[in-house]
Amino acid sequence: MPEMVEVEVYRLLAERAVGRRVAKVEAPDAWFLKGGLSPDQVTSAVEGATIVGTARRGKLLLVHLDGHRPVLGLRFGMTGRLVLDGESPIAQLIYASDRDLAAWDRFALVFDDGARLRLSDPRRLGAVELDPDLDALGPDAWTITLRQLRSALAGSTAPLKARLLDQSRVAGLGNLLVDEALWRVGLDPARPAGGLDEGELARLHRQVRATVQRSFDRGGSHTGDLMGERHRGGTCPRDGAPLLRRTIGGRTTYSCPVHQR
DNA sequence: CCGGATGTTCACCT
DNA sequence: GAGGTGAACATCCG
Repeated sequence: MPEMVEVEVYRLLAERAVGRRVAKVEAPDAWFLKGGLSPDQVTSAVEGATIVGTARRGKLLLVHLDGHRPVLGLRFGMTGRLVLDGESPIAQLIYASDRDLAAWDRFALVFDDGARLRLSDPRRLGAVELDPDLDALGPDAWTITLRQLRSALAGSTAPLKARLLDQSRVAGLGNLLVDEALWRVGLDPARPAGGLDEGELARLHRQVRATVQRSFDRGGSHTGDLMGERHRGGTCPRDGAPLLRRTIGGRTTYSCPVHQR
């Protein structure tokens, strides 16, 4: 599920744990720990800590701990999600409809009050790390400036979409958000990233930020206008033209051959 | 039954 | 060095 807008929802959930003390760390899946981190290491680093804040950079959720503790970094891959349970019956109702096996819990923090913040991920594509390297991520797409976007695209011969998906250039955009934003701007995802003129760049900048904000407001990265036509035979919601389906940047890409140039 | 899916990393090519 | 491709992870859905 997660692109940056979903991770922001998870961050708001994690924010509810601020002020709580971690009584126990559960790290049953060593494979899920990245950077050579072992279950013992993450447990000793985090147990006893009090959560003092949260942050997000692109799709990376950061949990700040008190004292001289490392920063806890959580990644959700394609199917990971964050759940806070043991605190209110509402929390359980929200997830009651989806399958939620205990075997999919890859990492969890159990607090003094019994509440449990857990990362459930069926496909194991997410990850837990300590002191993640923020320098490996570009500026966050939600708040990126025009200057930063210009710099992220400058001089590149890679397809525009591939460049926007590159987390080291722009952090947070995933396959759905990029297709939606480019569809809204009217730019061909295959255009060389460094070949936009200033007018196109300015429109792209506005629409990237607007697309992220609107997706968050509407409840997720799957709420875009293009979403319902992302299938073979789909047509452009704007002009009715048959959509083009290609692979760009390694990902299935839908675009309108008429108004995206 | 088969293909593809909201992500990332890595090995291997061109 | 820059890009591209395919594989891997494990499950669900059409």
